Amino acid sequence: MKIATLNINSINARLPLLTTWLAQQQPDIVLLQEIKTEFNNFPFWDLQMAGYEAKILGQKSYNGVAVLSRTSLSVNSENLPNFIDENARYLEVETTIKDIPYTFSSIYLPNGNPSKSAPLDNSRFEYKLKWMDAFVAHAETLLKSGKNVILAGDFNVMLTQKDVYNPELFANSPLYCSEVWKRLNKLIYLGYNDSFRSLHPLENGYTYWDYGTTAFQNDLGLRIDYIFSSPNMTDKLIDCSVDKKFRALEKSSDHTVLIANFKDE
DNA sequence: ATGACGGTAGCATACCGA
Repeated sequence: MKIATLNINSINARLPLLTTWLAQQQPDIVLLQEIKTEFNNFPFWDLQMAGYEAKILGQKSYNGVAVLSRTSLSVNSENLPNFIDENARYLEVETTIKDIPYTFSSIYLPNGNPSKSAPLDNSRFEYKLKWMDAFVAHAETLLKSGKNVILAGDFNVMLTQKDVYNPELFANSPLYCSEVWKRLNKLIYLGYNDSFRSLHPLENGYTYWDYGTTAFQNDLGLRIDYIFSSPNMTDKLIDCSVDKKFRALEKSSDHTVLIANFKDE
């Protein structure tokens, strides 16, 4: 079972890149973030032609998450349960692959930086922390259900210095500080496995490079996209890799694709 | 810290992003 996650930064701006990539890689499940469109403008038909059913939680201009699947999907939850959110950042679905049921969540965690017009306003950071609290609480509930769970997407957190090209530059950033480390580490202490890092302790594993002309060329990246699996799936993890070729394409997203393979039985 | 860079709404420029 091949699972991919990608912050696509507008699905309509990058639909040809996505469908070409789907045809080449043939993943079973794709979790998308920042689709930047609502239901009425989502390219359901093109994805159907590519062999994928889509469920989405859309939003005009900003945010928006989706799940693509070759097997039929049912929606478990739009937005985090027990958390009122004006932004479309969480979509949880279920599907069955080779007779095994799975729960997949596409996650677009808040960035937490203030807007340029109000640089001293910390309300977005507080929103990020509350979002993470609700997310980790729900992840614990999912764990107790005993389901096969994948939580993946753009977490907007670098967990360790290995995940940042220049840790000093990001010191105390809303993406790189004790408050977010504490919360994401709680997910790990619960038993969720960081697929990439568990298999690749030494590589940087960057999944994001700024659009500025030099960032990708000089590998000035961040590892902020993750695929976490519930502990009952950890032994089934075969491999996990970053597809840097997608980021190198003309008109690509500023994120690239993270892929994990799990045994089907 | 700042701005370049890219996307969207909507038509000039503001907002978002990590």
